[in-house]
Amino acid sequence: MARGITRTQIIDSAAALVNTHGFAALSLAQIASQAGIKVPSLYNYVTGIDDVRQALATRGAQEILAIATHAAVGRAGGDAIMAVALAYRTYIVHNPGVYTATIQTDNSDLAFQHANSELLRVLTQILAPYQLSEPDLIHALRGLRSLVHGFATLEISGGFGMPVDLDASFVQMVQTFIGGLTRVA
Amino acid sequence: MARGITRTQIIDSAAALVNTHGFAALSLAQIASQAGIKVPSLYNYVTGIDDVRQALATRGAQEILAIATHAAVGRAGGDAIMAVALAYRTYIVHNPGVYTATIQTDNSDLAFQHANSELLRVLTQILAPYQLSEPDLIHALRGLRSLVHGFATLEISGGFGMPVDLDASFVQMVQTFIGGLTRVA
DNA sequence: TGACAAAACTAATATTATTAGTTTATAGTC
DNA sequence: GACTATAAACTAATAATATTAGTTTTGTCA
Repeated sequence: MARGITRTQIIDSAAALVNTHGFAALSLAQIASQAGIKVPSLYNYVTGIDDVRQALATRGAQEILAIATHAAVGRAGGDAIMAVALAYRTYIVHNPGVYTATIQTDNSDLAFQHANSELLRVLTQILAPYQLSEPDLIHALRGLRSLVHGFATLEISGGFGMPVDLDASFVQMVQTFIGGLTRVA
Repeated sequence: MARGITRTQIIDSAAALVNTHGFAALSLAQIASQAGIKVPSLYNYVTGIDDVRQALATRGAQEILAIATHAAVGRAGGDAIMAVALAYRTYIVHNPGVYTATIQTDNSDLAFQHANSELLRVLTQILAPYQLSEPDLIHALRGLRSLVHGFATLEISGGFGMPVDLDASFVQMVQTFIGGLTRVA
């Protein structure tokens, strides 16, 4: 019997599994195997596979918040936007399974919602220098998220043909967005 | 026994099911029930549930191609881009399940790939007036797809808070993109 | 009418998640 | 150091999933 297991370790395992084998392939059998216990024993740590999925979503939201916040400190204006966008995309590319969890699960978890609203707060701060009107700010926030999210998800799902110059495409797209902001402001 | 069933009807049923109950909830039991037959009888029309998913993806790609093409005729430049983007988003919002199929299934089906490359051709034609260089054209194509895809997926997954002014946000985002194109050209 | 093929069926299997009930191991207490 | 209570493992069983094999029915065509 493998004692000393924690819920965190279970979610760690699940995160590694979804990042390597895909979110859809996640199963309790895989997780239990990695933890060295039988499937029903998992129910000592999670309430079911939906609980695992939700925990992955929350973790993803929190990690994205962390890297976005980190990328933003000490930068302003377009520099900050670009840095956050690049960090966001890097996270998604390196954690495709966990990121998929963040957009597939319905967001009823409190910690999940908190991380998301915090991220929105960070983005709002970054956009502050542009002195946008209230509606324009909302539009800009939505646009920025759509941009980064859309590019990254298309990228991890193989939506773009060859992977050449993806970095350049992403940078140019974000720069176009920043340019548009300046014009609106 | 319900005779006279066609594969097309099966996929029709599946499309309705995923659009109302979500892509993840699709099951052979539901499809068989709607068709008035038992589950194993479905294998006379499809090779398995993955076949159904793939067929849904192909149908989605073909329908998007059709509505995008239709929206583009008789328009040019920014007008055409906006019209196609709006049509694309409308399709996704009205067919969330089928659209999810188009981005979740791996694109090994020939008809699927053909529809996608045709769509790329249509978008390329729309961007022709801007006389972009080869790399800039690729960047613009990727940017446009990311934009529309990102916004629509965030929208159908409830990623945006309240659904107020979503139309205005979308239009502004696309206009910003069009403005950026003009600058690049 | 008879034969053949298409398309339904039943039955069975493997894999999934989940629940119930049981045993074992650990930690704290007298 | 033994005792007990609890935490955490286990086995066993159930329901739902997809899938396969084999059988029966139905419709069509010669």
